[in-house]
Amino acid sequence: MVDEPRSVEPARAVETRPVGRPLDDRRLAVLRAIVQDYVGTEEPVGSKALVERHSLGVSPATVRNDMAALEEEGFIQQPHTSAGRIPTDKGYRLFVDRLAEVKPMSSPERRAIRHFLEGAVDLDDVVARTVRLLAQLTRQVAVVQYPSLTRSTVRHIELVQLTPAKVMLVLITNTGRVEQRLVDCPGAVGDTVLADLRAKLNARAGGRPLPEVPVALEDLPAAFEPAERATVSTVLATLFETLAEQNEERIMLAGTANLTRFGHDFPLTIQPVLEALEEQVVLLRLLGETADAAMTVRIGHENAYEGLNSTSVVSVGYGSGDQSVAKLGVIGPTRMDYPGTMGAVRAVARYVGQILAES
Amino acid sequence: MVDEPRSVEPARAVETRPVGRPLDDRRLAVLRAIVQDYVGTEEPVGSKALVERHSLGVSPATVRNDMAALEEEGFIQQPHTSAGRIPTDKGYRLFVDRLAEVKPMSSPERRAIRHFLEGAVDLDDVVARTVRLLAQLTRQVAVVQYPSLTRSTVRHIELVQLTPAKVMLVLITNTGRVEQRLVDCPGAVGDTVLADLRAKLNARAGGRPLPEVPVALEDLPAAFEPAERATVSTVLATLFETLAEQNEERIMLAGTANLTRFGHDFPLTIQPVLEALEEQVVLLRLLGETADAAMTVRIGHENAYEGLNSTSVVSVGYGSGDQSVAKLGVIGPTRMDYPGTMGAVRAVARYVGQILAES
DNA sequence: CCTGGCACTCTGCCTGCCGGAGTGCCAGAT
DNA sequence: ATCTGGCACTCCGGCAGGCAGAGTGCCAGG
Repeated sequence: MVDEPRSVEPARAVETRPVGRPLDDRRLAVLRAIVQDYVGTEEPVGSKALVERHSLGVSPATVRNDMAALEEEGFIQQPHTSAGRIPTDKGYRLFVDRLAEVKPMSSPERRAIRHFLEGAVDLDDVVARTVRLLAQLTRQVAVVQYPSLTRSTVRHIELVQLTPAKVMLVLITNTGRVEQRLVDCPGAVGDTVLADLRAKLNARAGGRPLPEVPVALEDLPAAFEPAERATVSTVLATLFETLAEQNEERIMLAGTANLTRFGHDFPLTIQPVLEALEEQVVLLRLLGETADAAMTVRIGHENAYEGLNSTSVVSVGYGSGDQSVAKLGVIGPTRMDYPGTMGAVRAVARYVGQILAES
Repeated sequence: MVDEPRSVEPARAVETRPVGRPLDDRRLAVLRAIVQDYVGTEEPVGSKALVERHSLGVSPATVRNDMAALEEEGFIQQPHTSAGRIPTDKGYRLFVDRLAEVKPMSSPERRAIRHFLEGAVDLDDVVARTVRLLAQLTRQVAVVQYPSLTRSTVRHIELVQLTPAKVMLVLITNTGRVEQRLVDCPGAVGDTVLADLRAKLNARAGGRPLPEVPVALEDLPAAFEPAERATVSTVLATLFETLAEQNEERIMLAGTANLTRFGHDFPLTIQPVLEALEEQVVLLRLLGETADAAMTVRIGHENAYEGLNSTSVVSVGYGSGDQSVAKLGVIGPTRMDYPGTMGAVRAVARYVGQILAES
């Protein structure tokens, strides 16, 4: 699937086109102009239209030569003879790597983002607002992952007795996430044991990163009377299970209606995308491929999942403080406004991080 | 919007067509055949094709006369002169009201449903499985509402001290739903007060239907020392707020990819539907219009929301025991297999009810 | 190395044309 | 009174041809 290299290879270009400098500045400018125009108009762009709109300082004929060169190197492509050119995945790659600047949000936009996110009342609401905001800003499909359990720490563990042998285990993390789980104990559980267990759990695990919790509690049963150890072990087992279920990482979606603006050849493009969006697993893997800190852009075939071969994914990690606890991003057609999208994604990620840090 | 009457009006028919019996059995049979064929083929159905496939015992010419009558009364319609007929919303209405039987699931299907739903581990999982199942069975968009707080009862209320003045309030209902909320108390809260409050809350509210809880707890502050009443009131206020937020009823969706099988005139039909699906409010209102016990079918323009004017919604309540705690349904094109869809919806609702009752 | 000019190609659109499907109506049969 | 076969009519969909427009590649000259 991933047949497009992530970086440019000027070496090969030299080899096949011994004309001198293989990608001089003007050619890059032409590519940039093509990408920009195509993104704007959705139509193949020809040499004449290009010089008219971009004051390149040369004639259409010259541009044609440059275009021929760019095509030979695989950056652009003709849908049919004697139509304009459209960028290839490789062309977009070069564009985002070398030709585009992330477009910063305007300050009214930033205020609006901040204001909108600040209204949130709890974690669910933060995520819900974030995803809607992102969809609206980029006019594309937005995806936000809930802050993962892996990077969180324990704020509190609570045990609630429901029936003599049934206990509800509630785990609260520093990111505000709450997980609950029913525990069926082997026998009736005494009040004092429960209180003791609760206290010890919090004393040992409180404040710790979740992955460390099992280690910290490993020998906890030893601190109890032999008769109570079965109960303690059962509770611990359930707790560890909950921790281990990073699989159950949740994801929120918004903006699927924007898919209708996708292109002309409708059902064909949109169907696999809708299918992908329904599969949490696919989305999680998609976001999983995001480098933690830096913004990641995957263009067309660079996406491992086949159904997304004609889409690009822009994603980035976000988090309270400096380390990222989860990821978010948008999915759109390969012909999308990369600078703008990247700007929006970056800004939103930054502000969600702040909001999380504050709460 | 809702310009289609919900019931047939034979009276008017007599008036405009004094030919004798206005809707005799054969005409109804013709309508039924048209609906069935159109649902199957997606193409306007003509008189000749009809007699060939349905052994009506009469010639195409006769059927044509019947069709003319049906058209005059608004049950069917011609896309253009000299094309076949397609049913109107009114035609579908008559079909589901008088001509169609709900198609029961086969017993392997029932087993499969049951088996699939039984694997669920908690409430979220039940809802998630239900919605996927429904989408798959009907090959349409499925919607499932979480069991509402209104009809639930309190299983347990827990208070967890996070910081001296911050308390986490956790509400657990008999349907397995867990709501948590942070409470900022006016001052530090003592351990004993908290324990006392917890005990009293559960004693007075435990087992009660949520709407009754405020009444039952109204005078709770009076049972505490004056110094503690501010804290108690704050906690109560948050609790009541949580209860009142029935607005925050959640909904789960699946099967949006099935929208691609909607029709030929794509983007136009699908866009408003996708938009509607993103608005929880719209969906909630949609399900809200479902009669509690009986299955509701809203066809085309009968839907209040404009974007869903070319879709039909089949919905029904489900619940543990005999009363319904929430609703579920599917959304599909008006030309859908009503008997099959209704059968699937009814079966799934029934089994979810059972699963909920068991757990 | 750039430029203007020219021939060429391909798409998109419009037109006219035809066959097929389906209807509505009517006169005759039952 | 009701059904039926026949017939003329309408309209869609597909197909071929023609035409304008856009865009290219190439070449010779600046």
